[in-house]
Amino acid sequence: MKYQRPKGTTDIIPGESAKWQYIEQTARQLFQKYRYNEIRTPIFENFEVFSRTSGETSDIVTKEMYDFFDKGERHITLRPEGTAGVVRAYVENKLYGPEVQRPFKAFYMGPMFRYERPQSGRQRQFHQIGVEAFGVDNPTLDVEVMAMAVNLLRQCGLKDLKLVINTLGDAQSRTDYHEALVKYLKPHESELSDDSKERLVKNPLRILDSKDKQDQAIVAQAPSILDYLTPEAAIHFETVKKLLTALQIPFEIETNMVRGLDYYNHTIFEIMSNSKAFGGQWTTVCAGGRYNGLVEQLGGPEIPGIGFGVGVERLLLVLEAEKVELPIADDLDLYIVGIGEVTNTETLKLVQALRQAGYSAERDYLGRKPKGQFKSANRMNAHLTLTIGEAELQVGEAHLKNMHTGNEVTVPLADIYAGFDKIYRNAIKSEKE
RNA sequence: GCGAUAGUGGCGAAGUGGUUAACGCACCGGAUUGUGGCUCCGGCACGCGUGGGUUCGAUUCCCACCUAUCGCCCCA
Repeated sequence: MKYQRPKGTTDIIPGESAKWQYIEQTARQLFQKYRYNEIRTPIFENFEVFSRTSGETSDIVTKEMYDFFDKGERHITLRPEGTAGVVRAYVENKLYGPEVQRPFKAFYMGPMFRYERPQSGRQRQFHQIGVEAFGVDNPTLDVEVMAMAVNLLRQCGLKDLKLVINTLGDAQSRTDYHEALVKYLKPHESELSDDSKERLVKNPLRILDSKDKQDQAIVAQAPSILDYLTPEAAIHFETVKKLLTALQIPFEIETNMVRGLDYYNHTIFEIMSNSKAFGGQWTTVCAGGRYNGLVEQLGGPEIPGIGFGVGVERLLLVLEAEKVELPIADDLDLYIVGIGEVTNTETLKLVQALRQAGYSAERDYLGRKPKGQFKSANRMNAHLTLTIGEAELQVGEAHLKNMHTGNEVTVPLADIYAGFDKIYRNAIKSEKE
C-alpha cells in the first residue's frame, strides 16, 4: 500500500459516518433542551494554552502533545482536550461580562489529538463531545451537568452505566491532602512500583489509581481526601450527593479517582461502562469535573467552571459491543429503471424531477440490464421502482412497482411530473393492506 | 516510550523454499432477447504490508521499517 493514513487515525467512511451523525444529532438535541449552545474554537492553539492549564508535568504536556513551530516561529499545539480552548475563548471574548447570562453554557464536538500508542478506543486523533458551564459555583450545577451527561449516554442507547464521583476539594484541601498523602507514602517508597516512585515526585495522587497490586495494597491504608476537605469543600460535596439522590441518579464514590489534568477541583466524575467492548472491565466513556480557577489561569477574572467530555470513539465501541441498533434510515424512496439507451434522457429528467419534489431517487448509470437495476434497487432498500422502456416512452407511461408487495401499476409520465405525492402515497399504501 | 502477537483478492480465510496461490462471502456476467431477494454455470490476486538480505529460486527463511491488535504508561 503506497499511502496509509497516519498512525492512530481513521477514516470515517459513509455508513460509519451515519452513526456519528446520529450521536451528534442526539447530543445537539439534548444540549438544546439544557440551553447549551455550540462553541467552535480552533483545533490548534498556542502551546501555552494547554501547558499552563494541564500542568507542566502532566503526561499530556510532557509526552502526548502534538506540537510544532509554524513558519512564524509560533509554538502551536493540536488541541489534546477541549476545555482549555473553550476557556481561552471565554476569556478572550469577554463572555464573563455583565451582559452575558450566568451560567454561560456551551458545548463543542470535534477532533482532539494526543501523541500516544493507539489501542482500541484510543487514537491519536479522536473525538469528543463536551460541555462547559461558567460563572456558577453552586453544586446544583455540578449535579445538573452530571445528569445531562448520564442522559446523553442513555439517549444514545447505553444501558449498563455507572456514575462514579469524587471530590478533589478546594486549593486548601488539596494542599493539605497532598501533604498528608506524601507523608504517608514516603516511608513506603521502596515498596512502591517503579512507576509510582516517580509519581511520588511528579503527582502523588496518581498513585491512588495505580494498577500495580503492591501499590494498591499500600494505597488501601492511605489517608482519604474526604478527611482533608475544608468545611466549604465538604459542604459542596455533601450537597452534590444529596441532590444526586434527590434526582434518583445512582452513583458511587471512588475516593481514589484522580485526574490527569491539574486544573480540576471539587467535584470530579466519570461515567463508566462495563461493556465487553473493553473486556468487561469498567471503562470511562465520559469524564468531567469542576475547574474553579482555570479561567483565572488563562487571564480571566475569578470565574468558576465545570464541564465534561465524552469520547465518541469509545461510545461507538460500546454501542457496537452492546449491539445497540441506532435508528439510522437509509431508505430510498424510488429507483428508476431505464431500459435501453433511448430512455436515458427521460430517466434523468425523472430522477431530477422527483428529487426536486422532495424524494430520494436513484437510477442506473452503467447501462445495466433491468435485472441488475432491480438488484441495485433492492439493495438500496428502494420502496418503489419506476420502470420505463422504449414502448413506455412512446406512449408516455411508466410502471410503478412497490418493492415490498410486488404490486405494479402503470402511471402516465405527465402525472408524475404534475405531482408525485398522491401517486407515491397510493403506491406505498398498498403495502399495508 | 516499553513489552507481546499479527499483516495473503473488496471482506473472511487456507497454503507451499521451485511450473497455473485453495475455499467461502461480496461483486460482475449468463441460464431468464425488459423486472429484485432462491438455484445453477462462468468471471474475478501478474501477487501474498514495504524495503533489503540469504538462495539457482521466496509469498514461504533472516533483518529493518510501516501498520494493526493487546498489555504497561496514560486516558476520552
